[in-house]
Formats: sequence, structure tokens, C-alpha cells
Amino acid sequence: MSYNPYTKAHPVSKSLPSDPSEKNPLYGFLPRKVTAKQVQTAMESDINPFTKKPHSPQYKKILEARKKLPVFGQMDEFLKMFTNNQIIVMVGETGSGKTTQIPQFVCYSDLPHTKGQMVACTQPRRVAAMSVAKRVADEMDVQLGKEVGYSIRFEDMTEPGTTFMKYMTDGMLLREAMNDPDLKRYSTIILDEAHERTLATDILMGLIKDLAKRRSDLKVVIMSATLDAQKFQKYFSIAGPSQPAPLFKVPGRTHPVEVFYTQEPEPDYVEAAIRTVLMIHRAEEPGDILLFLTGEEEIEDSCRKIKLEADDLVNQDPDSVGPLVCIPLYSSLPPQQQQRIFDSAPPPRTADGPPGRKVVVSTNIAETSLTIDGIVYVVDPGFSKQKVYNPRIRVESLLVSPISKASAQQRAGRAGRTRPGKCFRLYTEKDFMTELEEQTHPEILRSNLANTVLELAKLGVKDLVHFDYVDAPAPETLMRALELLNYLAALDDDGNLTPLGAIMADFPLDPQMAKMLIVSPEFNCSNEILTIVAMLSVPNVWLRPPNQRKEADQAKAMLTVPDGDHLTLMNVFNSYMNNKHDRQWCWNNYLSQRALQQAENVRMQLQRTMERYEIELVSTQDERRLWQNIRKALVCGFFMQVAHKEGEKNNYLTVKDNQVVSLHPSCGLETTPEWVIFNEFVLTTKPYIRTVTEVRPEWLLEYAPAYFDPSTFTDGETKRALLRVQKKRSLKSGDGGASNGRNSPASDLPAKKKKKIGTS
DNA sequence: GAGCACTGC
Repeated sequence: MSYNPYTKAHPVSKSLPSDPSEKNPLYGFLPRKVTAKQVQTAMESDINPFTKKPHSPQYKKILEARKKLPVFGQMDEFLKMFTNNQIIVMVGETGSGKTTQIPQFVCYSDLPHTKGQMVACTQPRRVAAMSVAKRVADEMDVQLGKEVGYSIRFEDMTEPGTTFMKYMTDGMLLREAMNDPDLKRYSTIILDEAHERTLATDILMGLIKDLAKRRSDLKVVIMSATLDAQKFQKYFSIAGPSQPAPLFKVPGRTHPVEVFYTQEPEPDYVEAAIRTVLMIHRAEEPGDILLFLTGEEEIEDSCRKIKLEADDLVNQDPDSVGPLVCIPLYSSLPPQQQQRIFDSAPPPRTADGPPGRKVVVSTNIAETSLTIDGIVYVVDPGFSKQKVYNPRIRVESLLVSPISKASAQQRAGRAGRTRPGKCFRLYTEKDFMTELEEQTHPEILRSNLANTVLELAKLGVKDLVHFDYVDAPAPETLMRALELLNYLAALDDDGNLTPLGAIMADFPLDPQMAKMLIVSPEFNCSNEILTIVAMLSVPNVWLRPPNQRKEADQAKAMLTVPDGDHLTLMNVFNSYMNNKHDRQWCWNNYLSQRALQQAENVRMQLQRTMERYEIELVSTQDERRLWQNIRKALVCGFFMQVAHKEGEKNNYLTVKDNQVVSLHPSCGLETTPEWVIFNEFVLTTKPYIRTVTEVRPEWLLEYAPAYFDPSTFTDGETKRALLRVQKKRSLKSGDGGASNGRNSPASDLPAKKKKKIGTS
């Protein structure tokens, strides 16, 4: 083993110790004062500067390819800016190489391994974190998981003490910040794809801006698309209001895309889209097409229509129209079918016939998450499904809305990745200029923030309303979140995090679910609640193929527990386990094995967190009692999501919000009980409540007395029903009703259980 | 009597 002059105990502040430069390519490097010339010499060395081992044969080959990236030519400029500034905003267009190269430049200058620290680079998506880490490990000629690693949920590919370059999801870094608010293990933090404005990135920006003031040794790089750079420069002007963070700009390496607009607005964008695809197929040069639509049904429908019409064209004119394949793409497709987008276009039908063409019909997944090479034509109708949150009725829903200019630009760019392309926008140029918003609203303005507010509290943010957000959420949204967390006893009346809230924040769950999981040992059903919570955390497990709906519904009925959908979910998971994860069993029962497998993963992760807090895993033998206990535990988390049946038409009214809702058709209840608890409120063709279980009104009064205090209700059937129950209860017990206090037993730590474990 | 844009912990 070669001599390593660096030790972790002593931060290097001066030039590194003397060592012949042939043996130590980093000889003479002054941390954060490194020049491009030094880095380039070190890169050309036969010895890997970080492992001190000889470079592998392919290293130089990869290096030659890296040198052709636009960002490589600006290494000197970047390093100077990195030396002279604490925070840099960087703009790098597609193909600039920023995600792979900038973190490496930072490593060469920052030398995190000499200080026992790391450089972090966040990504909004897991696959990106993994694949970029792999690429960079290859470029740096190290084994993935050693010097270069990644960290995503369920998978930590890093080695403490060895890894100094870590790619990770933004959510993962946020989690780490909850346990170490100063993020001391990082010398530089790079937030990549900041323009995507995910919830996690937005919160991280606020935290890191503040952290940079406390930690003068921390360096920060914000990487974004062009349009947002100014906003971030201004936001990160920590040196003074008139001193925006410096901008480092790198051109992209893409091909020009010619953009076309329609002359008149299109009344039916799906019809127009299909027409445009067929027009391209008839009249344009060979090259694949990408069409953006809004959802699964629309996509499957359009694929069928395009296929029919294209076959017609081929039959009418086989000498000039080639074969066409139409491939749907959306996230709920099984991975194997998603892979089809990488198939090549069909060959000509005869040796000298017209060439074939591939059409991918996709949701927004192809805008950011997946890149398809070989796309030359993009058809952009200008719509996508977007999440909107209405704090007044506390409902998140999906709405087909016009996209932003930034989004339209991103879509068009998909046509120019391999050669010059064309983008057909199915709206007028005037509408593009005047009607489309510049940017898509960041997620923080469109979401229920219950989770986020709890995280912020755990992160030590005292004043949530005046936190330095890049874009501040609506006060009403924050109030809704604070209210919920206060009712759940995660925050006290002054908005301070309670000990219970601190534990809740550690579970990667919605606060309601975290709460019911933590109190579940008191009802002797934590084993079951853990399963239910895991099942609620994964995508729908029920498959319902269009041509086998009846069979699928029958299979589902076999697994249904009539007392409630939550119990049905538990039953499905247990049956899956009893059938030893059998694929055939899943298939026979129209269940998604992928989702069930995911639920098992989530369950194991949550169980580890439970163990850390010594929350017991217990169960009840008698099934009837067990089911009742489970329903009581559900009330402790979801008492704010209760609906009361009103009138004879099977309509329900949500408690307090007084929204008229119906049971979702997927609901498995055999009757329509007077009181139900629901997991979600969905607004589709009409307002529905989904995943519903019957509860008893006495439980509402007992486990959430503050929320169900009848005096806080407006007059109506719900209030009268509550008063009747209250009266009956007080006659029975002789006291006022609630047995032990305001929010008990769900109000505080499960002290009894903790002690029991502590002594064992 | 109907759906599930997309991520992330």
C-alpha cells in the first residue's frame, strides 16, 4: 500500500505535505486554491490521485471523451469562482456535462478526503443519483460505493471513511439534516436540477442559505436551468442585498429544434395531436416522434387510434407510407413495458420500401425522468396533469392544466438530442407568448404541507411562517398543516415540536400514519397497523385489466374484509406473505407483485425505526377484537378524516369541512355505515372518499375529544348525532365522557410501553 | 360505479 500523506484528524489548511509529484498527483495542491492547470496535470497522471493506484487502461479513454464536454473547457473559470465565493449559481444546459464534471472539479479543489468530509450532489430522482454515481465512479477510476457512492432510500452505496463524493436524492439529504442540522460531514453541497423545485430541494435551499451563514467553511453550488438562474442568484445574495451570488454559465451541446405553432387554437387537443402525428408520418423525413399527453387513459386511447389510422394509410399507399409502431409510456406501466420505448423503429416492409417509424405517446415522465434517444419530432399539445392543493377543504387533486413556457421549452428540447429536430406546438404563438406562465409553480405552492411543516419543526425552524422560502407557501396552507399537527399532538399550542412529534418526524410517513403507528401498541395491534401503513404507502396493489374487469373484481371480493378497506389491505398483505410471495398467486388474484414487494420493503424500514424507539410489535389473538382494536388505532391518526352519512342517498358529509362525498366504487364495505374514516379524498368525476373503514362514534369522542367537541360543530345532522352519543356515554359512565384527558391516549408518548421495554 | 401526472423519505 502506498503512503498516504493525508490524515483525517488534521484539517489541511496549508499546502499538502511534500511528496514526489510522480507518486502524489495532488502534490502542492492548496485546498480551494487549486488551479485548472494543477487539476489537468493530476488527471493526466498515471496514478489515481485519490487511490494512489495506477489508472486502469480505460481511464484515459474516458478522460478523452470528458475533455470534449463544454464544461471541461471552463474548468479554470469554475475553479477561480469556486475559490473566491462561498455560493455559486451555475447554469448548464442539456449536454454540458455539469452533473458529472462539476462535482469532480469540486473534489479536486476542495479535497474533501483530506478533511474526512464529503462533497454531496443531490438529484430529484433515485435513478439519476444511481446512474450518475456509476458514471462518475468510472470516470474517476474507482469502484462504485468506495470513493464515489450514492445514497437513496433503501440503499446506501457508500463506505464511511472512504466515500468522499456522494450522489443522493434531495429527500435523503433533507432526512440527514434532521439528525445533523449543520450537515457537518459535507464540505461542499451541490444542489442539482434546482429549477425542478421539488419540495425537498426548496426546503434544502432555505436551510442551506441559513447554514452558509453559520458555517463559513461550507461551499454551495446551485445548478439550474437558464430561466431560473437570476432568481437563485438573488435569493443567495448572502454577502449583501446588492451582491447576487455569482453566475457560472456553460453552453449546452444540443441540436437546433425548429418550432411550429398552429394558426388557430385547437378545440380538441387529442384529436389534433393524432392528426399531427399522422401528418408527420406521411410527410416528414424518417425519425421518431414523441407525443405528450396527460394520462394513462388518454394515452392508451390515442395509441389505438393512431395505430388504426396508420394501418389505413399503409394499406392505401404502401409505396410511400412506412410501418408505424405506437408505444405508450407512463409510470404505472410495468418496467418491462416501459423498456419498449428503447426498441428501434420497425424496418421497412420490403427491402426498398419506405422506412418505419416509432411513436412514443407519453406523460410528463418523458419530460424530465426518461430520455429517449433518436427522437426527432415532438408533438406538444401544451397540457399536463398537475397537482393542486386547496387548503380550504384540505384536498390535493390532479387537474389537466396548461404547461409553462419552461416546460414547453424542455419538451421541444427532446427533439434535438441526436440531430436537428422539429417541435409542433398545438397552440398559437400568441397563446404561447401571452397565456403560458413562465415557470411551473413550484411544488411547495401546490401541496399539502403537513409533512413538510413537521420536518421543518424537526429541523429546528422556529418560525415557520417567516422561514426564508424561495417561494413562500400560502399562509392558509401553513395554518392547515399547523392545525393538523397540533391536533395530532406533534406540535404544542405554541407551535413547538413535542417529544411525540420528534418521533413522528423520523418516520417516512404522513403525520397521521406516523401517529397511529406510534400509538398502536396501546391497542395491541402495532403488528397490523405497521402492515396497513406500509400498504397505504405504496401504489395501488389491485390490477384491473380492461378486458378482465369482472374477473379482477371477483378476485378482489375474495380478499375483501367487509368491515373496512384498511382491514382488506392487511388481509391482502398477509395472504401474500402466507403464499410466500408467489408470483402465480399474485397473478391469479389480480394483484401487483411489484407493489406488494414494495410494501414489504417499506414495512421492514418502518420496523427498524420502531425498534430504534422501542415501540413494541404486538398483536391480539382474537380476530374480532383485533379488528376492533385496529379500527380504534385508525381513529387516533385519522380522526380529522371522518365522514358522517346524511340522508337516504348514501351520501356522506365530511366532518367539519362539510364536503358532500360518496364512497369510491372501489370501496369494499358491504353496508353504508353511519360513521366512516377515510384515507383519502379524491376529486375526479365527483368528490369521493377512498380506502374507507367503519368506526364507532364513541371512539371519536374518546380518542379525539378536542376535535369532536360538539360545541365546535355547526348545527346539522353530524352535530346532533354527536350530541346523542355524548349523552348516551355520560348516562352510562356517570362522568362527562372522555375517560382520560383532552387528547388521550393519543396525545403523548407511549410511556407505559416504553418503560416495559426499557426494563427488559 | 371509477381510475393513477410525477417524484421522494
